[in-house]
Amino acid sequence: MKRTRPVKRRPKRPDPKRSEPEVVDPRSNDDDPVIQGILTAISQKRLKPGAKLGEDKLAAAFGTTRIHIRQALVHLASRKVVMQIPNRGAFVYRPSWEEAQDIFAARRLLETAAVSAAIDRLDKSGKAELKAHMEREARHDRNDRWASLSLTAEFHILVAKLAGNQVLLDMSRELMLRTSLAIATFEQPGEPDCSPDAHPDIGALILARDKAGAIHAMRHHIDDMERRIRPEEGKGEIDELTAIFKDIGARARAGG
Amino acid sequence: MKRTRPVKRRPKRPDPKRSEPEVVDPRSNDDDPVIQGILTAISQKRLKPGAKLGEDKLAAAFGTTRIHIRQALVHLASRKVVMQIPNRGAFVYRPSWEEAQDIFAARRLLETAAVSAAIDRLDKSGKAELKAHMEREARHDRNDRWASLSLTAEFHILVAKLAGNQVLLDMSRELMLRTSLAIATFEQPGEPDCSPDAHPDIGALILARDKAGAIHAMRHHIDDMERRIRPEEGKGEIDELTAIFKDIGARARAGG
DNA sequence: GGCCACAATAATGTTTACAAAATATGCATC
DNA sequence: GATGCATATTTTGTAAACATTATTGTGGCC
Repeated sequence: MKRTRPVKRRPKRPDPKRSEPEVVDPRSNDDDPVIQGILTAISQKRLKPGAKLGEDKLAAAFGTTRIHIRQALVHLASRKVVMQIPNRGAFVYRPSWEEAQDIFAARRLLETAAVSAAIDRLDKSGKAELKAHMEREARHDRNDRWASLSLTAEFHILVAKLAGNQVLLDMSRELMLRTSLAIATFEQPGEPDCSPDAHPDIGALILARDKAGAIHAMRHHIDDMERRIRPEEGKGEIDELTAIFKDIGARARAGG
Repeated sequence: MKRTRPVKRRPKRPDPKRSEPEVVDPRSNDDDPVIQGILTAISQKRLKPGAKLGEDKLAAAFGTTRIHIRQALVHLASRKVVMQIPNRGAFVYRPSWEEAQDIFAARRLLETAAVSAAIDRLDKSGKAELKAHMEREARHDRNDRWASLSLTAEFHILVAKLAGNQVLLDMSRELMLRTSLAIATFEQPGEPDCSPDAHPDIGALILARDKAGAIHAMRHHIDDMERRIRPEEGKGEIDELTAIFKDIGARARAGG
């Protein structure tokens, strides 16, 4: 009876059609704009490993509440994209050197298997998708670093998709994110992430159904990516706060 | 002079007693007893797919608050162990038939690779660990279903550990959990999960460094597991509540 | 007698406020 | 002038109250 004003608050999530019973996406949290935003920012290297992810800042940036942010951070932490330290907050995950190597090894395993399965399952629509992507990648502006990063990631995702295993696709996606973090942590300055000529070669070999060749090319491509990082003392081991402090200190010195 | 005393607040997380063998200690990096408890309950099949995970019930069961429970559920949902439906709550995840097949395919890939790597890296301590586990598995009480399930899962985890890749180990752990859910969803009544004789064979082949044989045996073992499940109309598709109701109804009829 | 609508209840989701911890800042002291 | 301690501020963590939604039970209507 104490019904206050029936003020309708704006819904946090777009209202899905409730008429269909099982329209719920299995990965219910992955359509969350906060999670997607952070993942995109990381994959595009706008968020660097060790960067602080303050709850209030994120809430203001995404126009939502702290509770929502906290849920998103828990989700991302469980996927090892974010590291949560009690009473200190959340930071972009910074893999250790050993973990970086393990990530590349895992990608070698999953993606060579994906190439093989993709060739086995390749049909007309798959060929069309692959060709379309190769077109886009060939014609894209290589000076646009963000578009470049997105496109190169999309190639690997497309191959994993063509393999036809949703579980392995999700795992590959996770590994690609973590690869971004590994590269961002240990990359040599000024080096590109992917050799730009590798993807057309791999794509052509897949289209030609040259399984051994495509697997070899993919493995070589990942080896190339791994070769671009170096352990460089103290890069993955230092405390996150130390890294942040170092960065802030460097900027302060440069500024004055 | 209001000196802030270093008063230690009562810890929200009761210390988990490790009396039982922790089959599922995924690096679900949280030593959170709620997460560990739910994971253990699922791997031991005390929690069935589709079971409702009410926040108040869980909070009471674990002696903690709803906030804590909600965090744990978000974590588990991101691992696809729990399914969260907006405004309706959390349920133990129920994979579809296609997803179940993908899970087994992923395990084939990861675990055959693990066998290969384990043989390559096998050293004295690894051999000792493997032998010790095979001893335990040989002498365990096969009537104790929970211990049985724990031990058989531990064998696969041990092999993945011996492969020496922490990232792939974590993924394998996750896949094993999801295998439990897949089997629980689609299993034929009264069938055991693992053929009890497969593990000694695989272990012996690893100890003998027979790589081709061990890989073949592992693949065959996983094939066997997969063959034990059947699509059975409407088992993975029916609503969770329907499944619960069916189970309760069956027990009520049996009881009187 | 079956079906639909409405109200009661329980559960989830969200807001608000507050407490605790960590970091930053300022002051006193050496 | 540098260092260490104390305070202030910011940030994270927690709790309780409240609103919303789904479920269930009841009653009226066809």
